[in-house]
Amino acid sequence: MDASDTGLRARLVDVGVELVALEGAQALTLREIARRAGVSHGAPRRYFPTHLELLSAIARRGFAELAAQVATATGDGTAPPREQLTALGRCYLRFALDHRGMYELMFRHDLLESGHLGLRGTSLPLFDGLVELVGRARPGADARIVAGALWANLHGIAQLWGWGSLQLATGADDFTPLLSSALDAHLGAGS
Amino acid sequence: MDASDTGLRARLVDVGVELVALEGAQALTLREIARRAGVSHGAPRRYFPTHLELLSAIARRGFAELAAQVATATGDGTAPPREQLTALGRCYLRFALDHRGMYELMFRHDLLESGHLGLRGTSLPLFDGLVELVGRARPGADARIVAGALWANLHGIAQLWGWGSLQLATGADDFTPLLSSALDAHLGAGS
DNA sequence: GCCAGGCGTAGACAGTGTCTACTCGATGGA
DNA sequence: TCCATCGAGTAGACACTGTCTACGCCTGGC
Repeated sequence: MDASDTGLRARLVDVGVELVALEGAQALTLREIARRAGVSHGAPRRYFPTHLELLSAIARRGFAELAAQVATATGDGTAPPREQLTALGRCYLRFALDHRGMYELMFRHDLLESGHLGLRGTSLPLFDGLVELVGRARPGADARIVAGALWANLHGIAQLWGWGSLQLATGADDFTPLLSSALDAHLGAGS
Repeated sequence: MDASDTGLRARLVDVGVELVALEGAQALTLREIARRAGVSHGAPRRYFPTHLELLSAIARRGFAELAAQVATATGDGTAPPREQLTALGRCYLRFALDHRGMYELMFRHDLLESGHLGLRGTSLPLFDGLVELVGRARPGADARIVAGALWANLHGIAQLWGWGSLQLATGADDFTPLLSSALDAHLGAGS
């Protein structure tokens, strides 16, 4: 019933979350997950007809965790929107860099169910929160467009920084100046 | 000697470039490339000791093509920097969306040689051009940081738009408003 | 007591990347 | 001219992978 259900279904996802943190996304083999869960390689099929569905279930855990961390970072919502957005951006990048394997999985659309309808339920609310904050931080602008561009910027920094490309290109050794530059850009340098 | 060398090495890369355009990055198996090149599955090994090195050679073609298209888009360099940057951004997104398989391969670092030193030679000059333009468009700012943030933004838009996430989140059906928003943000709405 | 169904096992199958032994043809030296 | 060498590609083995199928086992309801 609860998250630490002893059922095989939940155990497989638990094992996957642990494995992706330890060894990265490419280690999430169906057979390896089954092995670590102590069952035969055919067992997962009863709960996840396809490898992609198991991976999607694991990725959903990642989105839930990210949403939880973002919620904590933005606090009770009483802080000025710009402050909340700074905390959100920092939290987003920190998550991506602290959970590289999981973050890679979350955005490896070739590994997830086509359309990944289940994921929309977990990632779109996150985006709606972003839109709301952007709307308050930049009253004049089209909040959805600016929020979309900002999200894309965070995602891009997370990926390129994770690969080392941005360190190489900019010479920076900390992503803070990049994050500040992006936030200033999309939200206005003032406020 | 030239690019259309009849040697197997060049033929394998040719086949790979064609295949990734037709069927996407996941179709680039070593054996399928060998099959389409009309040789046995062991033949590529003489030129590319590892699957990753063959994929890296294919990706290099992509970076070269992107660099060529960017060079065409920015023209002779006499146009105002902001205009050139707009053309560059549009060109970048167009490339990513017109060559999805290749673009995916180019940024699937798990599929490329570790460090991908060969790729640095083709992608860093591209970034240097971006830095130069940003420096002229925003004389006061730290050009490398702003260029890095802008590049990350383009990359993020390319990926999220390619997956349909941004369409879903923002409701837009064309990436132009997102691109404009990003360019205005990083370069200043004025000029 | 028995029987049906859910749950997991075990093996087969086609496909993958890598490695190794081999063939075959051309080329160069004596 | 003959022979040795060497580059280039072949073919098979190996350990993996995801999927599919047939099979047991065990438990709950009648």
